[in-house]
Amino acid sequence: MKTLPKISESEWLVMRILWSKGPLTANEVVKSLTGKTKWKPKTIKTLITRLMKKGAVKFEKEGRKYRYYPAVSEAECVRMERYSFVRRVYGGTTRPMLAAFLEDAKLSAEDISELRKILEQKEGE
Amino acid sequence: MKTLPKISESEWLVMRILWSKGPLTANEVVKSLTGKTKWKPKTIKTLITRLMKKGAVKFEKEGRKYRYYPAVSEAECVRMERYSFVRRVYGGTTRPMLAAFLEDAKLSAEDISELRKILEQKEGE
DNA sequence: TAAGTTAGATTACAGTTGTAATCTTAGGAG
DNA sequence: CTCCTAAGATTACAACTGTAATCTAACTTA
Repeated sequence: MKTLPKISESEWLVMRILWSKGPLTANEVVKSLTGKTKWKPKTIKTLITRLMKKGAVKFEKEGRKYRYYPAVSEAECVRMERYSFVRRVYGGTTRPMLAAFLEDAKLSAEDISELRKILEQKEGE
Repeated sequence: MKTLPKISESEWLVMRILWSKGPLTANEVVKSLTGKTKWKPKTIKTLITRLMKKGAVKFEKEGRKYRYYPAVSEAECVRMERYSFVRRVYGGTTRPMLAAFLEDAKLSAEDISELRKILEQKEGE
């Protein structure tokens, strides 16, 4: 398992687009982000370039343009980010963190029963 | 409610010390961090200084040295960090995040029943 | 009182990030 | 074939970060 690159706040937005919509040209990424950010197209190109340098995205050529796609797994990146978040804020102790999250979250009845199911399942282990 | 300063990864360590142990001199902070990090004392002083400039800590004079203490609430900072984490990684949708957290976490039976209690309580609202 | 220690103040310096603009060159429009 | 456009490459530049070292002035100690 290779080491995951560190993805910055802004870069996360780009990665999420690429994870969800597969290989895209730079312009398609720009289009996907329209409305969600006020970034200039150039800014987005820069972010893509940086992600490539970090090894977080790869590309395949299509004519003279590239189609970019993620080179790292979303699940892994998310896991790492969660881990680093818990360590930073709670010093690694998970339970108080979860408790705070749950208390603070706006959850629908459905959400709640979903989460309870997960807990019950874990309890059975 | 004032705007919270942005606290960096390293600075979080210092803040957590100050939140938990109240006003401390720089040296006491250094001592508290011994073993937890490999930072030189100077590094820790720098972090404290930066936190002061950001308005995250204040100090009271004691002779010619200062005793530093947090100027922002831990709960608020944690909440903000949680919020920004969820937004960055999950685009703001809380449930999948919580589900992932719960599934991934190593939880004791006690943890689980604690968390279930919270959920039940929320369900009743 | 002179010298050493030490606390805070100032300075250092490279890497990352946010946020783009300019340069270069390959393809498409005429 | 020439000129314009637009894609990627290169460059910009300040703020923030990680990680300290040096400077300065106030106590402490001999």
